[in-house]
Amino acid sequence: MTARYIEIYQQFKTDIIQEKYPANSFLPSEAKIASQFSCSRDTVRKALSHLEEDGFIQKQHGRGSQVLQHSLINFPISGLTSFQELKQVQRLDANTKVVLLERLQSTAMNRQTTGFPAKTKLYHLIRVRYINGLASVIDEDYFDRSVVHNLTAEIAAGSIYEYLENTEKLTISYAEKSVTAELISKQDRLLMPDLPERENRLIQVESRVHLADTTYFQHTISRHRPDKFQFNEFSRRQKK
Amino acid sequence: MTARYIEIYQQFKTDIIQEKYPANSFLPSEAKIASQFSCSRDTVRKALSHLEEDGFIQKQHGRGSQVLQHSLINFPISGLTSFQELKQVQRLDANTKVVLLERLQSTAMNRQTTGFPAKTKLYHLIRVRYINGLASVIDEDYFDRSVVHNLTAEIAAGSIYEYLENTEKLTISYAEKSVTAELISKQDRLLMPDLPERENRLIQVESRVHLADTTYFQHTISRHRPDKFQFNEFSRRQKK
DNA sequence: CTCTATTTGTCCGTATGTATT
DNA sequence: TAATACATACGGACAAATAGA
Repeated sequence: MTARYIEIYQQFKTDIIQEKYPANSFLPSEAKIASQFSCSRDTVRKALSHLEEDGFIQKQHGRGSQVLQHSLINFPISGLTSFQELKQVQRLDANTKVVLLERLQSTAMNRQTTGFPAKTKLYHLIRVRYINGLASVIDEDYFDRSVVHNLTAEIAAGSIYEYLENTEKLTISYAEKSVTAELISKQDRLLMPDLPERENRLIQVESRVHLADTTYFQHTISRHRPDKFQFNEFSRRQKK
Repeated sequence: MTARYIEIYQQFKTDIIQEKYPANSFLPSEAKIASQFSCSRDTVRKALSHLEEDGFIQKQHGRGSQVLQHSLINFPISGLTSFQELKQVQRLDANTKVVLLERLQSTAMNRQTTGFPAKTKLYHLIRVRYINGLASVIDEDYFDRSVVHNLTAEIAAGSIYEYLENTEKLTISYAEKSVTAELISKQDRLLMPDLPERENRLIQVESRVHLADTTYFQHTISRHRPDKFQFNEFSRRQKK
């Protein structure tokens, strides 16, 4: 049931990662790929376009598609990737402690910060992420309870996204994110006791996450230890 | 000479920004757009795909293409956008002081940091960006001199990208970026005299920029005042 | 420098499937 | 159920860039 062009995309993606096509080498021409997969050139082109967007190849008019240097570490943090997925891909020694899980209603006050209209029924969740035993990230989430129905501490300690996509059958689609450096609060110091006294800010990644039908359902504030924070991104220059 | 689908993309992009299609409204169906522009549906789809990638619309199978809320401020920092372009789009009161412009050769030492092989002939450039009169960003650049030929302080004070693309006819294509929080150096304090004593880190955005033929030609380190830094991004969840 | 073969870029028309209303 | 709208796929045509003879 998965689309043909997605299969082709994945085939080349894994081949590139396994260095079957090493950096700087060229993929076969679109025509050759099309005959190999016995599909049309249009289908191949769709697959290659996605590989290009994601930074795996660079297409060159009249020359071919060249494989780019890729550090695996380069991709997973960018985009919309959950902590559990990160943990898997990067093979981190990581675990999660649920500090708070409560039900509440949004007020006019936190409407501005969370983006939810007043009186929306929400889950409020606070978790600390430990990497190699060190408290490295404080995650604070608000979920719209009309979308997320049965959130438990067990789910929150594992993968909420896995639960939402596989059990609740939701399609998580896009997010607006912002990265800033925010002053450290007393609560931050309590949750990150090893944080050196001289540090005065945490790196904060704020996200507003939406479903495929544009429903806004999650607001997340992730506060990172500044000495442990790294955000990697592949970006392309906009065409005129 | 610009492609038909790019024209259509731009038409809708400006219409959306000017709220001719307000947030949450739907664009005309692909078939209608195709007949309006008297082109094929395939061409329309390409334009709409780009609008979706860039966060302007959300396509919904069987329903239509819905316009998303867009804060103009949301886009320009993400991607590969020059300071001068940012200044224009955001209408900032901003100016640039060139602190250093010199020619040098890379050593084995700075190969690791800059990514250029030893003995590459480079320009080395340091600039301070002032926003509303306040020193807010320190930019340090290395350009490969076999790509960038005549860099002057005048060009460096204006738009280097404008010069490279329009005068030197280069096609800037993609970059790997990383964001970290780095300790403040003595040089940083000299260039940013108003930086409060209690701050101990700057937000550093490091970029390696490539041309369309994958030539690596620019390494940039941008160090931002933590209280002035904000990085905004629109991101989509990866398909399985 | 010119010509030619190869390769990617754009666009069209058509057909069929799937999701929404 | 039927109409509408988006998703996928195919095949063909021509343009434009590149590389090599």
